[in-house]
Amino acid sequence: MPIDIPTPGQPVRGSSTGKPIMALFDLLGRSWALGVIWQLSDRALTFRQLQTACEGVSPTVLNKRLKELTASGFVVRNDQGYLLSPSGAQLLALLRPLGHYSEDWAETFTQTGESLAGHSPDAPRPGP
Amino acid sequence: MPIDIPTPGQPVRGSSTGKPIMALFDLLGRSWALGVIWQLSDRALTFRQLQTACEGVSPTVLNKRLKELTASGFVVRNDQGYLLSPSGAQLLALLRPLGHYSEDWAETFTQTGESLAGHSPDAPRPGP
DNA sequence: CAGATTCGCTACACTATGCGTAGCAATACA
DNA sequence: TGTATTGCTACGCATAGTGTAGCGAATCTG
Repeated sequence: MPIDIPTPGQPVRGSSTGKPIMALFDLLGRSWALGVIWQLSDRALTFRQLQTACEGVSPTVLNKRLKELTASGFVVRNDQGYLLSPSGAQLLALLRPLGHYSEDWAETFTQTGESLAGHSPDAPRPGP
Repeated sequence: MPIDIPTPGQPVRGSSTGKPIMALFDLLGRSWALGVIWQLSDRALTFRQLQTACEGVSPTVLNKRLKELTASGFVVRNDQGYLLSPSGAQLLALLRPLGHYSEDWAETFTQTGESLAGHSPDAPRPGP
């Protein structure tokens, strides 16, 4: 089974001609892809450390995402484990603002008292 | 069966306590979510127009994504069809830079003859 | 009014993707 | 030698996404 990795210029989800943005969205729009990049923001992590950092990710999927992300040039390996490549760090820089945005977004839920039944007490959201 | 929509403060993929950024990633990390937002960037689209714009999306999933995105406050409806809410437009503004980035990223594939996808066999492994 | 077209959306069977657990080979240290 | 940790695979099950067909409502057309 050849691994299916979204590649610009090749048919991807959202574009039969492989428009770069759609290839990127196809890649990032898979479970845990964004989370993995986020966790690698400031440090290298081993496979098991990543497993722990991404609560609940199965090793099967983690391995798949890591292969996709390395093949796409966002992630590399060294003796410390997995870490972002320069290109990956560049991508993360573009994703960073989403962190602040998400906190503003979250407030719209607490303000309107949206169904929050049975939520466990949580510290004020710490940045990654 | 209640639809499962990632909500800050509730357990989501990547955070049992529902950290906002993880809830957002859970939401955007589902197929077509990013693509739908992207397509609505500059105009309102009807359901069928969206179906056409997102080549190959099934109506089942499109409907699901639209429900999630409206419930999350990113998308609204008017007589013209679906369009981004102010909050959604704000989110899109943060995603826009990815468009340019993806173009640069795509060049790394054409430069290397599009065969970057085969990842190098082995890097030095992190010793336990 | 009858017919045709388009609309948003649902039903349903099939396939792909992800999950959870177990566990293996390799390395490191005792 | 034994124990522990590493990266990672196997496998069975559950969920998410695909593809096609088609419904009821609304809007044109004659």
